[in-house]
Amino acid sequence: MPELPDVEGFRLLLESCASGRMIRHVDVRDPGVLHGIDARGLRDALVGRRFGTPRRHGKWLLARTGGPTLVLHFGMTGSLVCARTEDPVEAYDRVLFTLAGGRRLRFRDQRKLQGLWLAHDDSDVDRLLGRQGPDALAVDRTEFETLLAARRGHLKTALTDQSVLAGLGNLLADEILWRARLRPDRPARDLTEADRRRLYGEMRRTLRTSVSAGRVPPRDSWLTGRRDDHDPRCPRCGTALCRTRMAGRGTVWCPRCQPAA
DNA sequence: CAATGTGTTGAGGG
DNA sequence: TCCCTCAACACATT
Repeated sequence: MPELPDVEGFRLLLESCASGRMIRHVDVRDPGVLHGIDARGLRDALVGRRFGTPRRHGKWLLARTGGPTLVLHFGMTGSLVCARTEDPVEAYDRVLFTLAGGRRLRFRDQRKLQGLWLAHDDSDVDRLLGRQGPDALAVDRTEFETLLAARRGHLKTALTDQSVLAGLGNLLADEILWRARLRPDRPARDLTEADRRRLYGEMRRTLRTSVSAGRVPPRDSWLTGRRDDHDPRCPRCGTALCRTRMAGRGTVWCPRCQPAA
């Protein structure tokens, strides 16, 4: 389910599980998750190194080691698990990092849509992350408003475009737009000053709550908790929710709370 | 069997 | 150039 809050959760997990610990073994159980390096190359580069404090940008996680940096992206189904060395390995555990102190970090991923890279230096990291916009949790209001004003397309498309703003995925974008009472198909640059300010505020509020929960909390009062219902209704007003497709992704909104401009 | 899905990238078109 | 949609990647679920 990885969007920004999930990846931030993985960052904290990596930090508490692995920071300062020596990497004793690297066991690649499925090389299909490796990009630009093979199992032997990964092992040779990392064994004997020590994980430092991990960083995150958008949905990317950067695990520094003092030498090369392990770069992780979780796609739609990836996750990170911290366990003891002797704990049983599960079906989709693709890479195992055995650490000093009897711990083992596992990169788990069912669909293998993204995976692991190894960056040799900072310019390598920059190249891998491509043209990412500012992190959604770090961007300030002025910059956020400037970004939106410069966009010609739809609001939701702008929010989920990682080169505009890094970190928001399909569910979070719908959630934030619903809270800000803005239709996803509003032209991004046509928002009023008040709209933009409200959108920024709701983005921050939604992210803050999700990050402390480690994910988008599918509570009753959240749109996200309703989107897969048989007869999805707005948690605020009870109106039947609308569903369309935008940029190939399922998009849910309330026709009453999010009226046309 | 067909459609769907929380990720990204690249191709093709307006 | 900007932006849109679709296919592809792999796999489970409806």
